[in-house]
Amino acid sequence: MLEDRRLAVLRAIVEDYVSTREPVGSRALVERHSLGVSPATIRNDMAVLEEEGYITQPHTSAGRVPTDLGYRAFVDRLSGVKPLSGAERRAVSSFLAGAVDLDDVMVRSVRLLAQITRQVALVQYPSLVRASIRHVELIALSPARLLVVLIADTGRVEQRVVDTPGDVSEELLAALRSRLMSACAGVRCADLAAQVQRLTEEFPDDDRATVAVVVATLLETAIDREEQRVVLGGTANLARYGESFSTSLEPVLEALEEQVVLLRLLGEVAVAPEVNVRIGHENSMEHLRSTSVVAAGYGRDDTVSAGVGVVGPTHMDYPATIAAVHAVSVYLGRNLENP
Amino acid sequence: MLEDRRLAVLRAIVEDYVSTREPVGSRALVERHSLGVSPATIRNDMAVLEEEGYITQPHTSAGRVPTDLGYRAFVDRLSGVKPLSGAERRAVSSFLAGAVDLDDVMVRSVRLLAQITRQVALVQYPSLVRASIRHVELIALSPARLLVVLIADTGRVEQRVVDTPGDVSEELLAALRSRLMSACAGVRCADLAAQVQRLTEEFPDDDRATVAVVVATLLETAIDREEQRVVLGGTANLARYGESFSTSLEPVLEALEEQVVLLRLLGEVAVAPEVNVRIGHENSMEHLRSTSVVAAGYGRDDTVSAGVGVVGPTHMDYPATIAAVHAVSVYLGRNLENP
DNA sequence: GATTAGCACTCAGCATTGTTGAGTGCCAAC
DNA sequence: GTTGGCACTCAACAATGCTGAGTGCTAATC
Repeated sequence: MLEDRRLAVLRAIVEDYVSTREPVGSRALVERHSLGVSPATIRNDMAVLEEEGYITQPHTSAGRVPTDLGYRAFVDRLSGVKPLSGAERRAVSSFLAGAVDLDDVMVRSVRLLAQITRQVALVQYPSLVRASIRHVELIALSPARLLVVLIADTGRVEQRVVDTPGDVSEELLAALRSRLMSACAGVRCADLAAQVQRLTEEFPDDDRATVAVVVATLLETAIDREEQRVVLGGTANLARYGESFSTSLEPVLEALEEQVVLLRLLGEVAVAPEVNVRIGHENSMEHLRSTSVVAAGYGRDDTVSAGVGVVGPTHMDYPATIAAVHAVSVYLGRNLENP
Repeated sequence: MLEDRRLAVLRAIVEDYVSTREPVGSRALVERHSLGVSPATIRNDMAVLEEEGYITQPHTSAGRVPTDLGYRAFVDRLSGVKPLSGAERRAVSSFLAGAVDLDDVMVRSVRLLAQITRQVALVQYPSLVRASIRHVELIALSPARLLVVLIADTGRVEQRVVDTPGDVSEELLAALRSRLMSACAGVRCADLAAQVQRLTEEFPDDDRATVAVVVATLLETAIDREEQRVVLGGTANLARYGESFSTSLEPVLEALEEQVVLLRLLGEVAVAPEVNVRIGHENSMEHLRSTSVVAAGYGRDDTVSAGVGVVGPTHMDYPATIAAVHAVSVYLGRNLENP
């Protein structure tokens, strides 16, 4: 019970600080929240909380500010979920109504998420690993050059040019095309290797080199490549919070510019369908140590084929952000089910 | 001659201000540049330059700062071209050595340009209008759903899903495919409409609706759509110059996030193969009134099929930036010639 | 007529100083 | 365990004065 009040105080501090961005003092606290005790009592609690590392004073005679640890406790044990507003719910439930293709879905999602959280949003293209192949096509660009097109049932289309060791005849092309189709259609990308590997042997010696190259390219395309993309939006929101990052926002912008970093980030944080939070120093990327990341995986059913999330200041409105990320990830997942 | 010196003074002011970003005074000017006259004389010249609107004082008793008009005069009449450094030249001449596809070329270009100018770089995907068609492919996704793939000789691949009014038989698909290929191969996208329009009539009545839809989609894909893309990079460089924008950088970031705005911007500034400069208020977009844009068109030979440029503070190093944009645009143009 | 030295003037920027008020920690009383 | 009271700290702000960079003007000089 005594413990309870102390946590209530922590919650109140986080909430006040997030909304005002000013260190919060004991008097202000009892005024804004009905805690039923005097400022002096609060001060005692604060002293303990500070001792335990949940809050800190920017300087003597200032109010308290939550530490990363404080936010962590808040997120884990203190915050409820803040339901989306009516307008937001409406926006979320209709944001992919008019989407014409996967690119469009990605762009719309990232905009929506950036808009409702007023932060930087990230959405990753769904991975092919868990997707199935809907179609494989070979197109002759020139006698010794083919375009391999792979269409997944997630709506993703991958293409890749391949130079063949020798010229490819019409017949070979047709044969290869039909064999590939029958071997691949409906197969999950992850299982592709097994299906396709021995295909080479079915062709006469002369053609094997060519077939091998094509198959190799196809596999390479189907396997997750580093080329997996992340779209981001709402960068302008960074400027609004600009000063509130302990460091300048240059390193943050830098990190956001690197696809590789973003992929790693989502790979670490968006591992499960549940929303996951990384606060400040908990982030492994040096440049994002002054930010928090709220992310979730999405995919059909309960699989995770990609991540979605937001990056913002540690003093963000976690309940609202978590709710928004959750909502968008759910809709993205559903979208994959009927592409 | 007297006029000459006044212009020399303007040039010196611009150069000093760009390198120091501090208002420059008469004494500093005679010290850093060998103008051969006394500060008092410079002051007289400055008074005239201010009268004419080329420079201004942030406050009484401060040095002078160039106005947008001053930069304009500098760019038009005073600056030579600053040749790239050895390292930069080497970087430019090899930046697309290992590029595997068009996406790769775009990303590499934008990074390179951002890196050598230390500013925000923009590169637009080459338009299809001036490109020729290398291949058209139709892929059946389901009985009444086709994927139309269009490959241009610029290396660009466009795809689009189309729902057909009725099921498409194997035969129809094959016929349509071969007709399309023979009608389109080698044709410029701009001339496509003429070539393809009457194709519908060559098919039996039953299939015409389907053919018409496919043809329409193909045309739509080939015609420049709003979907033309611009890639940008070096956003983090904005933070470095952050404070030097008269306004905050939030509106700038906002503008940069809008594909539509970027396309319009390049459409206005990158109209010719020559490098073109828009300084401060010369820009038509409200949000970019505090920035300068240096851009050029690129394309095979002397055509312009897309734009490339940088956005930065008005007090940028114009000669260097112009040289960089020029170099990159030339290489991008050459790249289109042998894709 | 253009250039220059000299001089009075202006004013941002900085340091100094004092004041205020928010907020704390501690202690004694409840 | 809670509370009122009190002394203490310190950022933030305002007022003040100083300095130096830089100007514009004028009268002398080339």
